[in-house]
Amino acid sequence: MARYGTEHKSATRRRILDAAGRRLKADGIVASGVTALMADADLTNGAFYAHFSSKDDLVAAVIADQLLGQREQLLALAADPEALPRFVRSYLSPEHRDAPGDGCPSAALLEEVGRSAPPVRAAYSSGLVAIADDIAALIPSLDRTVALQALGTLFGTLQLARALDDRDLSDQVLARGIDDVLALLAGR
Amino acid sequence: MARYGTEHKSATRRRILDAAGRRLKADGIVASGVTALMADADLTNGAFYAHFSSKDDLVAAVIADQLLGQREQLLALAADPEALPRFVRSYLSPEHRDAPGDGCPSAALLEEVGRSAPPVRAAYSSGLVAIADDIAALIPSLDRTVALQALGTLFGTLQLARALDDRDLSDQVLARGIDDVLALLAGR
DNA sequence: TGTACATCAGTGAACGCGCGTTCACTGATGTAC
DNA sequence: TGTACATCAGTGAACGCGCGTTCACTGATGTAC
Repeated sequence: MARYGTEHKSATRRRILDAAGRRLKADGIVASGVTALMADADLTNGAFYAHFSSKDDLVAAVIADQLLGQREQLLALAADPEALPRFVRSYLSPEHRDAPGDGCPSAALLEEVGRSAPPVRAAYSSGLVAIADDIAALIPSLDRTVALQALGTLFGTLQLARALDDRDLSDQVLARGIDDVLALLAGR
Repeated sequence: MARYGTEHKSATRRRILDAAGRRLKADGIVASGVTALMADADLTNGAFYAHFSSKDDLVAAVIADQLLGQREQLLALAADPEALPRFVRSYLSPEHRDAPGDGCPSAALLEEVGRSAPPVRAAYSSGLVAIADDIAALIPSLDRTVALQALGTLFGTLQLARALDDRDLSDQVLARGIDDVLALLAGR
């Protein structure tokens, strides 16, 4: 189309990243085609390779971006001592369970990341470790490993709540998960 | 080919279920094609619909079958009070992490089940609830919900260990998960 | 006993479709003269 | 100021390929006569 300044292309890239983040989390990596991802950003398939070298390249970029966004959210509420329990409660809420596209990238993609190519796993690992280190810095009793394991508990509980087809039971599992993670964060 | 007795077709179905169980857990549901699944059972794609009405039908059958197998394994070691801790330790072992095709169907497929059609989710839910109830019956201090949440912790921890690309860190997360789940099973 | 037929698990080609990726092209803009 | 050209983000058709599913066919067996 038109010839724009430098900020135009990066704005388009941002639009693709945001749209792809939503769709990848909602439908999964393998089930999301490049044409659909681009259509979500109001573009056609051909333009994709002007922004990313491959689908895996996009996936790695989306995952890094999503984890960075989550990290910034966490750091924003670092000051308030009541913030972390509040975060856990909203993480294991029915609302989060029912809106994977707008939710946690780990809960939505953890299993597929484990099967993905090295660059995707590398992007995920470093992004998540950064978050775990932030949490460990916030709570003196936690180190990186304990923080990661607590995160794993969050991810598994939310995924399980999403897989169960009995809403009441799913709600109960979420509530039980909140207790468990809060106890874990309190140093047990 | 030949005309065989009644047990022949059910034996072939069993072969398909076993082979599909392995591949689905290793590669994921969406990434596993019907032709490949049948080739694993030494059959061609055309024979598939003599055994299952659709791919989703197979997936539901595989998930029910896998969970039933896991349940029987659990019940087999019900008598021994040391058995459950031993199960947790082997579940969160590097060996299990590195062999998803021969491992837990939940850890391998939980995320995709959450995105699957109602029959698949129904097969998963009822299979897992049966396992949770067995565990609750084994340990007086647990009820169905707590057992499910403990299982969710196992699933999430193993998935996280599979996603991390740093082996040492992954090993540490597994070890930390064993401590956490054992504490949870001990009634905290 | 020997032969014709029915059965049916499995084959393999084909269906329309979407996949990831490539590429010749478009057309609105900024720049050069 | 007016015109010719270079730039380049984006278009859209095409590539070979594998998807889930369908279906006419094969051929070894059991059964009927």
